[in-house]
Amino acid sequence: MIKLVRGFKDILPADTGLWQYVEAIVRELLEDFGFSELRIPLLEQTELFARSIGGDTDIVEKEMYTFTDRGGASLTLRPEATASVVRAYIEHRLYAKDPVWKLYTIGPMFRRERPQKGRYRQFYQINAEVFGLNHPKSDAEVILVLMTFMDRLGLSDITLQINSLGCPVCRPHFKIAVQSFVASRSEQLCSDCLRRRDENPLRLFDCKVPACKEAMQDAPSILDDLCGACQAHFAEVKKYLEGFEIPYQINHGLVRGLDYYTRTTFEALAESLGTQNAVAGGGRYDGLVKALGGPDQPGVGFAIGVDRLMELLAGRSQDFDKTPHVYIAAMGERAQDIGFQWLQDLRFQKVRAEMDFENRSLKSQMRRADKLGAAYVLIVGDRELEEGTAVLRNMTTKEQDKVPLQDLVRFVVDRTNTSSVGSR
RNA sequence: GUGGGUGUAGCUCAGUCGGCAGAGCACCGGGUUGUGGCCCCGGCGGUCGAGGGUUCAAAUCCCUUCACUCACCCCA
Repeated sequence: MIKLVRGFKDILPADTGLWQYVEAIVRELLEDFGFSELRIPLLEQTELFARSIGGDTDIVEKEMYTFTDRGGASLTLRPEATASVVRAYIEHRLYAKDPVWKLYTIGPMFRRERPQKGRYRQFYQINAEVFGLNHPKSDAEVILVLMTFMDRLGLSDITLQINSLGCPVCRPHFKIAVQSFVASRSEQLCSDCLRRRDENPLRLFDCKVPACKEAMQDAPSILDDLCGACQAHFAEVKKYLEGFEIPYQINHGLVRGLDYYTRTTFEALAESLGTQNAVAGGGRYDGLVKALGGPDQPGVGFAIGVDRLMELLAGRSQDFDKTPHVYIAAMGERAQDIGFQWLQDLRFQKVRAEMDFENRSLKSQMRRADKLGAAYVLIVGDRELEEGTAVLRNMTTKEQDKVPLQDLVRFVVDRTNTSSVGSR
């Protein structure tokens, strides 16, 4: 048997109702906030990601699905969406029409990581990006959208962590400060942290090894090292969040894994997810558009990990089961043929109907109707055909009506529309 | 890339010391001439993850490998 590729998964009918629901909620919310959908390809030139995400990140170094196509070009399945969105913003010169754009995109991303709970090699993200606005109101607004989305899904145990990574003016100074801080504690650090110290000292805050955590206890905070402009920006963001009554925690160790972030970064965490607890993350990336060859326009946005969202919403799938309103139990060749026609007529009248094409026993058909959760069973066989009637049975109340064949479809439509089942 | 756990029917899992491959659920049929859920009886259903080895004999012991899963790493 051919099996699905490692780290990939099928989303089965039992779950797709929930996925559709989540997507509908987020689309409506984003459109209300002035976002427009952008659909971007799954495949890009490898260089786009190397330049935007950062050549020395894990994603680019060892997680991308990269291959050479027949023309010799190096192509990569997108590991994230922001780079593509920025590319499209630049390529189609959207900034020339209006510098301010609010865009969202929904779809799969690909990273070749070891699969784990809440982590797949093809995973789904909802991305929202704002271009052309550098006011802290914009940061706060983006976070408001994210937290409102969580709220509308009924997810209350989400904590928001925020931080500021500074800008090209203040960050280099801070990196040096961190390096000199750990210089005297090298023997406490794990081998990974020793490597990070040289390559990307901000990562030292991320380590979960107890000894490293302890060593970093009194490390300098980037928030003390921000330049005046960044400090003011961060203060404003916090002020607006408080105005929205969005609770937040400041985590000066919150370091995003992608190089392009500046100033505000944030993460939405769900403790119940365990170790893979980041359900959404984002921040400001004021230098990215220019770095990719566009105008000097700021950006801010977030990505929601839909797979992890689904973990949080697990158990609600049955709310979206599609149960038929009417099950047609037809016995005998003639009844099967007539029932087959009714089946289609009912569907055209928006009544969900099912039947069994095999001429099975009534007991078997009743059992199946019950299993599918049908509200009504329409019973028809030789006896009914001779009488010119069929029996419509309510599966809950067990009440039965004899319905003349001529009026049958209309009768069934009326009956199912007036019942509570028809309007659910 | 590193480490732990698990692979037996569609699903959940038993399988003792190496001795005929099992149960429940689900599905199909019957008990009940044509009225669901409960009950009873019967039936269908297997490359015991795969390959090799030891043995008269392997689901069971040994080796290899693959997959799933959890954690590290990293990220959403």
